[in-house]
Amino acid sequence: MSTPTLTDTSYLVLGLVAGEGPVTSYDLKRLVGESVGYFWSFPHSQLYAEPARLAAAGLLSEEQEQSGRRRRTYRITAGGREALAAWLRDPDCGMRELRDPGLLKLFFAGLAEPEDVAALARAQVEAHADRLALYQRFEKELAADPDRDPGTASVRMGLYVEQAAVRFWSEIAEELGAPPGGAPTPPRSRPGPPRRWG
Amino acid sequence: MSTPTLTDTSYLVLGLVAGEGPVTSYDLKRLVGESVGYFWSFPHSQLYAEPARLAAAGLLSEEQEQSGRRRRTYRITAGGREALAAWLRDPDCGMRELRDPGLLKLFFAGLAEPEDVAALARAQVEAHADRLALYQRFEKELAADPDRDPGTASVRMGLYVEQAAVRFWSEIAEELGAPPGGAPTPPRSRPGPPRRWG
DNA sequence: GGGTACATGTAATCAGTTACATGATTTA
DNA sequence: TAAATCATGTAACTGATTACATGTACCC
Repeated sequence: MSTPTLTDTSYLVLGLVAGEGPVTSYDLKRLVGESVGYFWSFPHSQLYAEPARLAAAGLLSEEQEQSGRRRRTYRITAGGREALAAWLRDPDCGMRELRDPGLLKLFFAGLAEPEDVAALARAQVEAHADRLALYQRFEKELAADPDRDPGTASVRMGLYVEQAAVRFWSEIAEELGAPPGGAPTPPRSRPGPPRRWG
Repeated sequence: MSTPTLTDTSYLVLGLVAGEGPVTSYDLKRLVGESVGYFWSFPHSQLYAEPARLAAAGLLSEEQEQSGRRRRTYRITAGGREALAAWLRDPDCGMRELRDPGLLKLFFAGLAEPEDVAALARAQVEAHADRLALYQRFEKELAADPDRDPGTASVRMGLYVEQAAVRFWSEIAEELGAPPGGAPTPPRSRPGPPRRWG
Protein backbone atom coordinates (compact mmCIF):
# COMPACT_ATOMS: atom_id res chain seq x y z
CA MET A 1 0.00 0.00 0.00
CA SER A 2 2.95 2.29 0.56
CA THR A 3 4.02 1.71 -3.03
CA PRO A 4 1.37 3.12 -5.33
CA THR A 5 2.35 1.11 -8.41
CA LEU A 6 5.73 2.25 -9.56
CA THR A 7 6.34 2.65 -13.24
CA ASP A 8 9.45 1.78 -15.18
CA THR A 9 10.33 5.42 -15.00
CA SER A 10 10.20 5.20 -11.22
CA TYR A 11 12.72 2.40 -11.22
CA LEU A 12 14.91 4.25 -13.63
CA VAL A 13 15.10 7.16 -11.23
CA LEU A 14 15.40 4.90 -8.23
CA GLY A 15 18.28 3.06 -9.84
CA LEU A 16 20.11 6.20 -10.77
CA VAL A 17 19.77 7.66 -7.29
CA ALA A 18 20.84 4.36 -5.74
CA GLY A 19 23.91 4.20 -7.92
CA GLU A 20 25.01 7.78 -7.93
CA GLY A 21 24.51 8.75 -4.33
CA PRO A 22 22.81 12.05 -3.47
CA VAL A 23 21.69 13.82 -6.61
CA THR A 24 19.61 16.75 -7.70
CA SER A 25 17.13 16.64 -10.52
CA TYR A 26 19.62 18.36 -12.70
CA ASP A 27 22.21 15.71 -11.99
CA LEU A 28 19.67 13.13 -13.05
CA LYS A 29 19.07 14.98 -16.25
CA ARG A 30 22.75 14.96 -17.03
CA LEU A 31 23.12 11.29 -16.15
CA VAL A 32 20.19 10.28 -18.27
CA GLY A 33 21.49 12.28 -21.18
CA GLU A 34 24.78 10.45 -21.06
CA SER A 35 23.52 6.90 -20.76
CA VAL A 36 20.02 5.48 -20.50
CA GLY A 37 18.65 8.40 -22.42
CA TYR A 38 19.84 6.74 -25.58
CA PHE A 39 17.21 4.11 -25.29
CA TRP A 40 14.82 5.65 -22.78
CA SER A 41 14.53 9.40 -22.79
CA PHE A 42 12.12 11.94 -21.44
CA PRO A 43 11.94 15.66 -20.84
CA HIS A 44 13.67 17.11 -17.81
CA SER A 45 10.38 18.03 -16.22
CA GLN A 46 9.78 14.40 -15.45
CA LEU A 47 13.04 14.24 -13.60
CA TYR A 48 11.59 16.84 -11.29
CA ALA A 49 8.19 15.24 -10.95
CA GLU A 50 9.24 11.64 -10.51
CA PRO A 51 11.66 12.06 -7.59
CA ALA A 52 9.00 14.12 -5.88
CA ARG A 53 6.55 11.25 -6.24
CA LEU A 54 9.11 8.77 -4.97
CA ALA A 55 9.89 10.99 -2.02
CA ALA A 56 6.20 11.20 -1.21
CA ALA A 57 6.11 7.41 -1.27
CA GLY A 58 9.03 7.28 1.12
CA LEU A 59 11.42 5.67 -1.32
CA LEU A 60 13.64 8.69 -1.56
CA SER A 61 14.51 11.31 0.99
CA GLU A 62 14.34 14.90 -0.05
CA GLU A 63 16.39 17.74 1.29
CA GLN A 64 16.02 21.28 0.09
CA GLU A 65 18.54 24.11 0.21
CA GLN A 66 17.43 27.13 2.14
CA SER A 67 19.67 29.52 0.23
CA GLY A 68 19.55 30.82 -3.34
CA ARG A 69 18.63 28.05 -5.74
CA ARG A 70 16.70 26.01 -3.24
CA ARG A 71 17.57 22.89 -5.07
CA ARG A 72 16.42 19.57 -3.79
CA THR A 73 18.82 16.75 -3.15
CA TYR A 74 17.58 13.19 -3.18
CA ARG A 75 18.92 10.10 -1.49
CA ILE A 76 17.59 6.59 -1.56
CA THR A 77 15.98 5.28 1.60
CA ALA A 78 15.93 1.75 2.96
CA GLY A 79 12.46 1.31 1.51
CA GLY A 80 13.62 2.55 -1.84
CA ARG A 81 16.55 0.23 -1.86
CA GLU A 82 14.28 -2.66 -1.14
CA ALA A 83 11.75 -1.75 -3.81
CA LEU A 84 14.57 -1.53 -6.32
CA ALA A 85 16.00 -4.86 -5.25
CA ALA A 86 12.62 -6.53 -5.54
CA TRP A 87 12.23 -5.19 -9.06
CA LEU A 88 15.68 -6.34 -10.05
CA ARG A 89 15.04 -9.75 -8.58
CA ASP A 90 11.95 -10.31 -10.70
CA PRO A 91 12.99 -11.80 -14.02
CA ASP A 92 9.84 -11.14 -15.93
CA CYS A 93 8.97 -7.78 -17.27
CA GLY A 94 6.92 -6.65 -20.22
CA MET A 95 8.32 -6.80 -23.69
CA ARG A 96 8.28 -3.39 -25.23
CA GLU A 97 6.71 -3.19 -28.61
CA LEU A 98 8.35 -1.39 -31.48
CA ARG A 99 5.96 1.55 -31.81
CA ASP A 100 8.09 2.83 -34.62
CA PRO A 101 6.45 5.70 -36.52
CA GLY A 102 8.39 4.74 -39.62
CA LEU A 103 7.03 1.24 -39.50
CA LEU A 104 3.57 2.66 -39.07
CA LYS A 105 3.92 4.61 -42.28
CA LEU A 106 5.19 1.54 -44.02
CA PHE A 107 2.22 -0.36 -42.72
CA PHE A 108 0.04 1.98 -44.76
CA ALA A 109 2.21 1.69 -47.84
CA GLY A 110 -0.82 0.43 -49.71
CA LEU A 111 -2.37 3.86 -49.37
CA ALA A 112 0.72 5.80 -50.37
CA GLU A 113 2.59 6.60 -53.53
CA PRO A 114 5.43 4.14 -54.07
CA GLU A 115 7.99 6.88 -54.49
CA ASP A 116 7.01 8.30 -51.12
CA VAL A 117 7.55 4.94 -49.51
CA ALA A 118 10.93 4.73 -51.19
CA ALA A 119 11.82 8.15 -49.83
CA LEU A 120 10.77 7.01 -46.38
CA ALA A 121 12.94 3.95 -46.64
CA ARG A 122 15.95 5.97 -47.69
CA ALA A 123 15.46 8.41 -44.84
CA GLN A 124 15.15 5.57 -42.37
CA VAL A 125 18.30 3.91 -43.64
CA GLU A 126 20.20 7.12 -43.13
CA ALA A 127 18.82 7.80 -39.67
CA HIS A 128 19.44 4.28 -38.42
CA ALA A 129 22.89 4.14 -39.97
CA ASP A 130 23.82 7.26 -38.02
CA ARG A 131 22.57 5.74 -34.83
CA LEU A 132 24.40 2.54 -35.57
CA ALA A 133 27.65 4.40 -36.09
CA LEU A 134 27.20 6.15 -32.79
CA TYR A 135 26.62 2.92 -30.90
CA GLN A 136 29.58 1.32 -32.58
CA ARG A 137 31.74 4.15 -31.34
CA PHE A 138 30.37 3.73 -27.82
CA GLU A 139 30.92 0.02 -27.89
CA LYS A 140 34.47 0.46 -29.02
CA GLU A 141 35.30 2.94 -26.28
CA LEU A 142 33.61 0.82 -23.67
CA ALA A 143 35.47 -2.27 -24.80
CA ALA A 144 38.68 -0.45 -23.98
CA ASP A 145 37.67 0.04 -20.35
CA PRO A 146 39.18 -2.74 -18.24
CA ASP A 147 36.56 -2.68 -15.49
CA ARG A 148 33.57 -2.03 -17.59
CA ASP A 149 30.24 -1.98 -15.84
CA PRO A 150 28.02 -4.93 -16.77
CA GLY A 151 25.13 -2.57 -17.42
CA THR A 152 26.87 -1.09 -20.42
CA ALA A 153 26.12 -4.29 -22.28
CA SER A 154 22.84 -2.63 -23.15
CA VAL A 155 24.71 -0.64 -25.78
CA ARG A 156 25.16 -3.81 -27.71
CA MET A 157 21.42 -4.33 -27.88
CA GLY A 158 21.07 -0.90 -29.41
CA LEU A 159 23.74 -1.87 -31.86
CA TYR A 160 22.04 -5.07 -32.92
CA VAL A 161 18.67 -3.42 -33.27
CA GLU A 162 20.08 -0.64 -35.39
CA GLN A 163 21.80 -3.18 -37.57
CA ALA A 164 18.48 -4.92 -38.01
CA ALA A 165 16.80 -1.64 -38.88
CA VAL A 166 19.43 -0.67 -41.43
CA ARG A 167 19.16 -4.06 -43.01
CA PHE A 168 15.39 -3.95 -43.11
CA TRP A 169 15.03 -0.49 -44.57
CA SER A 170 17.77 -1.12 -47.07
CA GLU A 171 15.88 -4.12 -48.30
CA ILE A 172 12.68 -2.12 -48.55
CA ALA A 173 14.45 0.64 -50.43
CA GLU A 174 15.99 -1.83 -52.78
CA GLU A 175 12.80 -3.73 -53.40
CA LEU A 176 11.01 -0.51 -54.21
CA GLY A 177 13.80 0.74 -56.41
CA ALA A 178 13.96 -2.46 -58.42
CA PRO A 179 10.77 -4.42 -57.82
CA PRO A 180 10.59 -8.06 -58.87
CA GLY A 181 8.13 -7.19 -61.66
CA GLY A 182 10.73 -5.08 -63.44
CA ALA A 183 8.95 -1.71 -63.58
CA PRO A 184 10.78 1.00 -61.60
CA THR A 185 7.66 2.06 -59.68
CA PRO A 186 4.82 -0.43 -59.56
CA PRO A 187 1.23 0.77 -59.41
CA ARG A 188 -0.49 0.92 -56.09
CA SER A 189 -1.42 -2.68 -55.45
CA ARG A 190 -4.59 -2.44 -53.49
CA PRO A 191 -6.13 0.31 -51.44
CA GLY A 192 -6.13 -0.25 -47.74
CA PRO A 193 -3.91 -1.57 -45.03
CA PRO A 194 -3.02 -5.22 -44.86
CA ARG A 195 -5.86 -7.20 -43.43
CA ARG A 196 -4.51 -9.96 -41.33
CA TRP A 197 -1.19 -11.38 -40.32
CA GLY A 198 -1.22 -15.10 -40.05
CA MET B 1 -5.56 25.41 -37.53
CA SER B 2 -8.28 22.87 -38.23
CA THR B 3 -5.83 20.12 -37.39
CA PRO B 4 -4.94 20.30 -33.68
CA THR B 5 -1.68 18.34 -33.91
CA LEU B 6 -2.46 14.79 -34.77
CA THR B 7 -0.52 12.05 -33.07
CA ASP B 8 0.76 8.83 -34.54
CA THR B 9 -2.27 7.18 -33.04
CA SER B 10 -4.47 9.55 -35.00
CA TYR B 11 -2.85 8.50 -38.23
CA LEU B 12 -3.15 4.88 -37.32
CA VAL B 13 -6.88 5.26 -36.92
CA LEU B 14 -7.15 7.49 -39.96
CA GLY B 15 -5.30 4.94 -42.04
CA LEU B 16 -7.42 2.06 -40.87
CA VAL B 17 -10.65 3.91 -41.54
CA ALA B 18 -9.38 5.01 -44.94
CA GLY B 19 -8.45 1.49 -45.86
CA GLU B 20 -11.35 -0.43 -44.43
CA GLY B 21 -14.26 1.76 -45.38
CA PRO B 22 -16.95 2.53 -42.80
CA VAL B 23 -16.08 1.02 -39.46
CA THR B 24 -17.17 1.03 -35.87
CA SER B 25 -14.81 1.28 -32.95
CA TYR B 26 -15.17 -2.38 -32.40
CA ASP B 27 -14.15 -3.11 -35.96
CA LEU B 28 -11.07 -1.05 -35.34
CA LYS B 29 -10.31 -3.02 -32.25
CA ARG B 30 -10.49 -6.24 -34.21
CA LEU B 31 -8.39 -4.88 -37.05
CA VAL B 32 -5.72 -3.62 -34.72
CA GLY B 33 -5.62 -6.91 -32.89
CA GLU B 34 -4.96 -8.77 -36.10
CA SER B 35 -2.27 -6.57 -37.56
CA VAL B 36 -0.70 -3.35 -36.33
CA GLY B 37 -1.39 -4.34 -32.79
CA TYR B 38 1.62 -6.58 -32.92
CA PHE B 39 3.94 -3.63 -32.95
CA TRP B 40 1.65 -0.84 -31.81
CA SER B 41 -1.10 -1.75 -29.41
CA PHE B 42 -3.41 0.08 -27.07
CA PRO B 43 -6.52 -0.55 -25.05
CA HIS B 44 -9.85 -0.49 -26.82
CA SER B 45 -10.94 2.62 -25.00
CA GLN B 46 -8.58 4.62 -27.16
CA LEU B 47 -10.27 3.30 -30.23
CA TYR B 48 -13.41 4.96 -28.95
CA ALA B 49 -11.79 8.20 -27.93
CA GLU B 50 -9.56 8.76 -30.92
CA PRO B 51 -12.19 8.50 -33.69
CA ALA B 52 -14.32 10.88 -31.68
CA ARG B 53 -11.47 13.37 -31.64
CA LEU B 54 -10.91 12.94 -35.35
CA ALA B 55 -14.59 13.42 -36.02
CA ALA B 56 -14.55 16.60 -33.99
CA ALA B 57 -11.66 17.77 -36.13
CA GLY B 58 -13.64 17.02 -39.26
CA LEU B 59 -11.34 14.29 -40.48
CA LEU B 60 -13.89 11.55 -39.99
CA SER B 61 -17.63 11.60 -40.26
CA GLU B 62 -19.62 10.01 -37.50
CA GLU B 63 -23.03 8.42 -37.80
CA GLN B 64 -24.83 6.91 -34.86
CA GLU B 65 -27.49 4.24 -34.85
CA GLN B 66 -30.77 5.27 -33.31
CA SER B 67 -31.77 1.76 -32.36
CA GLY B 68 -30.45 -0.63 -29.69
CA ARG B 69 -26.68 -0.50 -29.54
CA ARG B 70 -26.37 3.04 -30.80
CA ARG B 71 -23.06 2.26 -32.26
CA ARG B 72 -21.15 4.87 -34.17
CA THR B 73 -19.91 4.29 -37.67
CA TYR B 74 -16.99 6.29 -38.97
CA ARG B 75 -16.01 7.21 -42.50
CA ILE B 76 -13.08 9.21 -43.70
CA THR B 77 -13.79 12.67 -45.06
CA ALA B 78 -12.00 14.56 -47.79
CA GLY B 79 -10.09 16.46 -45.14
CA GLY B 80 -9.10 13.25 -43.44
CA ARG B 81 -7.93 11.75 -46.65
CA GLU B 82 -5.78 14.75 -47.29
CA ALA B 83 -4.28 14.82 -43.81
CA LEU B 84 -3.39 11.18 -44.18
CA ALA B 85 -1.86 11.73 -47.59
CA ALA B 86 0.23 14.61 -46.29
CA TRP B 87 1.53 12.45 -43.47
CA LEU B 88 2.38 9.62 -45.81
CA ARG B 89 4.11 12.00 -48.18
CA ASP B 90 6.47 13.24 -45.49
CA PRO B 91 9.50 10.97 -45.36
CA ASP B 92 10.82 12.01 -42.02
CA CYS B 93 9.33 10.86 -38.80
CA GLY B 94 10.73 10.33 -35.36
CA MET B 95 12.79 7.29 -34.60
CA ARG B 96 11.26 5.39 -31.78
CA GLU B 97 13.57 4.47 -28.99
CA LEU B 98 13.73 1.00 -27.52
CA ARG B 99 12.19 1.68 -24.12
CA ASP B 100 12.59 -1.95 -23.30
CA PRO B 101 11.96 -2.73 -19.63
CA GLY B 102 14.26 -5.71 -19.85
CA LEU B 103 17.07 -3.55 -21.11
CA LEU B 104 16.41 -1.15 -18.29
CA LYS B 105 16.92 -3.89 -15.77
CA LEU B 106 20.05 -4.94 -17.49
CA PHE B 107 21.24 -1.37 -17.37
CA PHE B 108 21.21 -1.65 -13.60
CA ALA B 109 22.95 -5.01 -13.59
CA GLY B 110 25.67 -3.48 -11.47
CA LEU B 111 23.19 -3.15 -8.63
CA ALA B 112 21.76 -6.65 -8.95
CA GLU B 113 22.80 -10.15 -8.08
CA PRO B 114 24.44 -11.85 -11.06
CA GLU B 115 22.15 -14.83 -10.87
CA ASP B 116 19.14 -12.54 -11.11
CA VAL B 117 20.54 -10.98 -14.23
CA ALA B 118 21.10 -14.43 -15.65
CA ALA B 119 17.49 -15.34 -14.90
CA LEU B 120 16.38 -12.17 -16.62
CA ALA B 121 18.41 -13.02 -19.68
CA ARG B 122 16.98 -16.50 -19.88
CA ALA B 123 13.43 -15.19 -19.55
CA GLN B 124 14.07 -12.66 -22.27
CA VAL B 125 15.50 -15.25 -24.61
CA GLU B 126 12.40 -17.33 -24.18
CA ALA B 127 9.95 -14.47 -24.64
CA HIS B 128 11.69 -13.13 -27.73
CA ALA B 129 12.10 -16.58 -29.22
CA ASP B 130 8.35 -17.07 -28.94
CA ARG B 131 7.71 -13.79 -30.63
CA LEU B 132 10.22 -14.64 -33.32
CA ALA B 133 8.51 -17.94 -34.03
CA LEU B 134 5.19 -16.17 -34.36
CA TYR B 135 6.54 -13.64 -36.83
CA GLN B 136 8.21 -16.37 -38.81
CA ARG B 137 4.87 -18.11 -39.13
CA PHE B 138 3.24 -14.87 -40.27
CA GLU B 139 5.96 -14.21 -42.78
CA LYS B 140 5.64 -17.67 -44.20
CA GLU B 141 1.90 -17.41 -44.62
CA LEU B 142 2.15 -13.97 -46.12
CA ALA B 143 4.82 -15.10 -48.56
CA ALA B 144 2.31 -17.58 -49.94
CA ASP B 145 -0.17 -14.82 -50.80
CA PRO B 146 0.29 -13.86 -54.46
CA ASP B 147 -0.99 -10.29 -54.14
CA ARG B 148 0.42 -9.52 -50.80
CA ASP B 149 -0.06 -5.99 -49.53
CA PRO B 150 3.18 -3.99 -49.41
CA GLY B 151 2.40 -2.92 -45.86
CA THR B 152 2.84 -6.43 -44.60
CA ALA B 153 6.57 -5.99 -45.10
CA SER B 154 6.50 -4.56 -41.59
CA VAL B 155 6.32 -8.10 -40.28
CA ARG B 156 9.84 -8.62 -41.48
CA MET B 157 11.06 -5.78 -39.32
CA GLY B 158 9.53 -7.44 -36.31
CA LEU B 159 11.29 -10.59 -37.34
CA TYR B 160 14.69 -8.97 -37.64
CA VAL B 161 14.34 -7.16 -34.34
CA GLU B 162 13.32 -10.31 -32.53
CA GLN B 163 16.26 -12.11 -34.05
CA ALA B 164 18.50 -9.37 -32.75
CA ALA B 165 16.94 -9.62 -29.31
CA VAL B 166 17.30 -13.38 -29.13
CA ARG B 167 20.91 -13.08 -30.16
CA PHE B 168 21.61 -10.35 -27.66
CA TRP B 169 20.02 -12.00 -24.66
CA SER B 170 21.54 -15.34 -25.52
CA GLU B 171 24.95 -13.74 -25.47
CA ILE B 172 24.22 -12.11 -22.14
CA ALA B 173 23.00 -15.37 -20.68
CA GLU B 174 26.03 -17.17 -21.94
CA GLU B 175 28.47 -14.56 -20.72
CA LEU B 176 26.94 -14.69 -17.28
CA GLY B 177 26.86 -18.45 -17.22
CA ALA B 178 30.50 -18.74 -18.16
CA PRO B 179 32.18 -15.40 -17.62
CA PRO B 180 35.64 -14.80 -19.13
CA GLY B 181 37.23 -14.85 -15.68
CA GLY B 182 36.28 -18.46 -15.16
CA ALA B 183 34.18 -18.22 -11.99
CA PRO B 184 30.56 -19.21 -12.52
CA THR B 185 29.17 -16.09 -10.89
CA PRO B 186 31.53 -13.17 -10.53
CA PRO B 187 31.20 -10.77 -7.62
CA ARG B 188 29.29 -7.59 -8.17
CA SER B 189 31.75 -5.43 -10.03
CA ARG B 190 30.94 -1.97 -8.89
CA PRO B 191 27.88 -0.46 -7.31
CA GLY B 192 25.95 1.90 -9.51
CA PRO B 193 24.82 2.22 -13.05
CA PRO B 194 27.25 2.76 -15.86
CA ARG B 195 28.43 6.30 -15.94
CA ARG B 196 28.91 7.42 -19.47
CA TRP B 197 28.69 5.98 -22.89
CA GLY B 198 31.27 7.26 -25.27
C1' DG C 1 -33.25 -20.05 -19.21
C1' DG C 2 -29.14 -19.23 -16.86
C1' DG C 3 -24.41 -18.55 -17.46
C1' DT C 4 -20.51 -17.09 -20.08
C1' DA C 5 -18.19 -14.76 -23.40
C1' DC C 6 -18.39 -11.06 -26.75
C1' DA C 7 -19.55 -6.20 -27.78
C1' DT C 8 -19.81 -1.35 -26.67
C1' DG C 9 -19.29 2.20 -24.39
C1' DT C 10 -18.20 6.11 -20.30
C1' DA C 11 -15.69 7.97 -16.28
C1' DA C 12 -11.86 8.92 -13.54
C1' DT C 13 -7.11 9.13 -13.03
C1' DC C 14 -2.40 9.96 -14.10
C1' DA C 15 1.89 9.89 -16.54
C1' DG C 16 4.18 12.43 -19.81
C1' DT C 17 4.69 16.41 -22.71
C1' DT C 18 4.72 21.37 -23.87
C1' DA C 19 5.06 25.67 -22.47
C1' DC C 20 6.22 29.15 -19.46
C1' DA C 21 9.25 31.62 -16.19
C1' DT C 22 13.21 33.01 -13.87
C1' DG C 23 17.91 32.59 -11.39
C1' DA C 24 22.78 31.99 -12.07
C1' DT C 25 27.09 31.82 -15.00
C1' DT C 26 29.85 32.48 -18.53
C1' DT C 27 31.57 35.08 -22.54
C1' DA C 28 32.12 38.72 -25.92
C1' DT D 1 27.43 45.12 -19.04
C1' DA D 2 24.72 42.93 -22.38
C1' DA D 3 23.80 38.68 -24.39
C1' DA D 4 23.67 34.13 -24.41
C1' DT D 5 23.57 29.82 -22.30
C1' DC D 6 23.06 26.76 -18.46
C1' DA D 7 20.36 25.54 -14.46
C1' DT D 8 16.05 24.91 -12.06
C1' DG D 9 11.91 24.77 -11.50
C1' DT D 10 6.14 25.13 -11.96
C1' DA D 11 1.75 25.10 -14.49
C1' DA D 12 -1.43 23.54 -17.71
C1' DC D 13 -2.93 20.28 -20.83
C1' DT D 14 -4.04 15.92 -22.80
C1' DG D 15 -3.23 11.25 -24.40
C1' DA D 16 -3.29 6.92 -22.57
C1' DT D 17 -4.42 3.50 -19.14
C1' DT D 18 -7.54 1.47 -15.56
C1' DA D 19 -11.71 0.69 -14.02
C1' DC D 20 -16.42 0.51 -14.27
C1' DA D 21 -20.93 -0.60 -16.35
C1' DT D 22 -24.22 -2.66 -19.22
C1' DG D 23 -26.27 -4.68 -23.53
C1' DT D 24 -26.45 -8.65 -26.69
C1' DA D 25 -25.62 -13.17 -28.46
C1' DC D 26 -24.42 -17.83 -27.95
C1' DC D 27 -24.27 -22.38 -25.69
C1' DC D 28 -25.18 -26.05 -22.45
